[in-house]
Amino acid sequence: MDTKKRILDEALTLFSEKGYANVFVGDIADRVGIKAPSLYKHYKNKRAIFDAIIDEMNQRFAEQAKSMNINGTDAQKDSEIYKNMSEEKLLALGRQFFLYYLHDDYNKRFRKMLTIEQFNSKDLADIYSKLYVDDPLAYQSMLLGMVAQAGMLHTDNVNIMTLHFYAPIYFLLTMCDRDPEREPEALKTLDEHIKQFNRLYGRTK
Amino acid sequence: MDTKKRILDEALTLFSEKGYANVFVGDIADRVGIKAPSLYKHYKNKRAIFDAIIDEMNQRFAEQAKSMNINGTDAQKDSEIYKNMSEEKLLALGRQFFLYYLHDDYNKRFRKMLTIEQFNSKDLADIYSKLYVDDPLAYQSMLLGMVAQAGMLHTDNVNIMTLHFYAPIYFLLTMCDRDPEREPEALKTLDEHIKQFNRLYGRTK
DNA sequence: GTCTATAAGAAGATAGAC
DNA sequence: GTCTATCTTCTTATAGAC
Repeated sequence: MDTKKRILDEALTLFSEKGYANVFVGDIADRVGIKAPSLYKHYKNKRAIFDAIIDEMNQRFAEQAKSMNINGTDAQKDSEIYKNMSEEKLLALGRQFFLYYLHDDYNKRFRKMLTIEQFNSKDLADIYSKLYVDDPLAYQSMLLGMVAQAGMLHTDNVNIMTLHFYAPIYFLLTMCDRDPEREPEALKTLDEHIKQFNRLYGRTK
Repeated sequence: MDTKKRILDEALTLFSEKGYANVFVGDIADRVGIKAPSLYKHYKNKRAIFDAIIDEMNQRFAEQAKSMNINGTDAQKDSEIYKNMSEEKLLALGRQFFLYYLHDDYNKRFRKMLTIEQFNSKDLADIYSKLYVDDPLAYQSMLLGMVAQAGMLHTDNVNIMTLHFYAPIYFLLTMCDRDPEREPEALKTLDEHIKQFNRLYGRTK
């Protein structure tokens, strides 16, 4: 990886552990294996590093949204996938979603950084809300809505049903970010949550 | 209020908005209406101010836990209170809990400060988990458990039922901390959540 | 692009008068 | 207890050689 990229990578690691203000340019340089002044050949100043991390995330996200093309145009076809989704599949979906977001190094670090910085500007608050509130709810709402349309889940309020699915996952995710030792407990709770969710919304009928 | 207390109050406000590292001793002094050096007559250094805030919270919490004496000793008697709890009462309970934690000035500031600082030390992570994960779950589990024992809610897993009650509330709370403009939306969602919770766990049976 | 040397300024904290 | 003046240290950032 070239130096310019490595700077972003090491900066993200440090920002996610200590927060922007507690990380010094020299700390980042140390981890990259250069001296602080050299870093200024790659980025104008410290803030530019932070901004570049945010920009990179926006790019990654745009690409991901592109590839994740279960987007309504062929909802009819996609619904077939979820029509006969077993409880096992729903469990796997939840666990997969949870473990991916929890362990994926980039996601984890970015989420922790945003958690620390979310109150510093409206822009950062908006990014947090988009990534961890509105987008997951919209995406899962679409999926669960299709399952409901296929008659495998029963509700007159898909959005609340989705909240009931996602909020516990979010809750356990933030708990593990704070205290990784509680992951086994979280995984157990996650399984019980999804099974209970399944029963409550009447998949077996 | 005396100066020593006012310092803690203004410091908490600033820490909750910007985080510890972004607040300067001079900022705190400004808000108190003194000069920075005067502040050192009251506290040894900046960190001592932060520690005093944490200590004060621990005291407040100990008192609250004392007064909140629905603690199992007379659970039999307490269960009477919840035995005939109407949907209206459950709605009110959730809304009251939500609005108190959301708007109470001390709670709000302390929660936001901990949100920012939670990754800086195990101690702070533990306090966060206690205050916003384990204690609410334990308390609400006891309450909902009593309602269930009275036959007003039906489940074979009180802890997951409690998670289903609390996680959406936590989710909406952190959303409003980040973006207060979404409070009306959150309150609407909260009501729908509790009504749906009520239906799912079969209160009308 | 990386280095050493260094400037410039910020922020925490102390000294000592009142 | 509060102030002004000041010290010290830390941190960002620049200058200029290689």
